[in-house]
Amino acid sequence: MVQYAKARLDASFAALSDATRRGVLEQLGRADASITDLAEKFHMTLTGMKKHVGVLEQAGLVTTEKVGRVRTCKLGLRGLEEEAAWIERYRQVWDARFDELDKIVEELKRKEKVDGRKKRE
Amino acid sequence: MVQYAKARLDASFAALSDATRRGVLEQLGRADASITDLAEKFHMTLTGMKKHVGVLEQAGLVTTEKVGRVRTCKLGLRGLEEEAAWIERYRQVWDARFDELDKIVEELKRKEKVDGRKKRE
DNA sequence: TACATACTGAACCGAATGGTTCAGTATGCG
DNA sequence: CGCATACTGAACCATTCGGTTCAGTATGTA
Repeated sequence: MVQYAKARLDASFAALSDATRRGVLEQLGRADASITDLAEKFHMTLTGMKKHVGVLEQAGLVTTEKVGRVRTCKLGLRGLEEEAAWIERYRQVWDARFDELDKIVEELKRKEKVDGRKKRE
Repeated sequence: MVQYAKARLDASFAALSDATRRGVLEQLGRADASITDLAEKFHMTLTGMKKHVGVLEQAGLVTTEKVGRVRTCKLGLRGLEEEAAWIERYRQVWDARFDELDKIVEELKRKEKVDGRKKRE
């Protein structure tokens, strides 16, 4: 369904909207970690951290595997390709929109016979 | 405060985690719009849409100006530079992480070949 | 002046979030 | 066996979210 990608963006952006979860991703970028490791690092209960990991896992950003007593968390198979793509596309639209504005400003300036240098980098 | 940038990422990723709001951003990329315009386009009440616009405005992604009865919404001065940067940084870490894995796999494959040769010898 | 339009704000609603505690279960280890 | 570790699940809690209705206010227009 078309809804699928949309729901995925919902989930991943929501996952990224929490500082703790962004921190967990950065941490897992450095090394795999158990729930206990992460809970300690971020000063919260095991249960609390497990929920965060659940959110990240649901969003496909983290995978976990339990061996013995220990559940090890690592970065998921999915990168943030779709999210990066959405943002990139948006940035293009945004740039275009302001280029348009710049053009209008340029036009006005030229009409005023003012030698205007580009304002926006 | 240092917390500022963090809170901003919180706000903008949260803003992006809703399909309606992403739609509003895309729409405003095409043309400025009133609250009424947007409410109609996304099939919800004025009040509901105003809340969404409020979230986007709070995140700095949209600006609005009221002239007469009409509040016009347009893309904000902020693009998604910080968000893009965060994701890009993450993607690099992610890539590095999997390159590492690839190397390990390569290493294993090489050893297997060597072992295989040894056995055959 | 009268009426329609466009928004605003308060109040409410059910569901989701981010966290906790507490009471398990499963596992490792001496 | 007996105890510590590591997680799990249910229940609870306050807050936020996404949406509504309803009752305004302000503005444009005939």
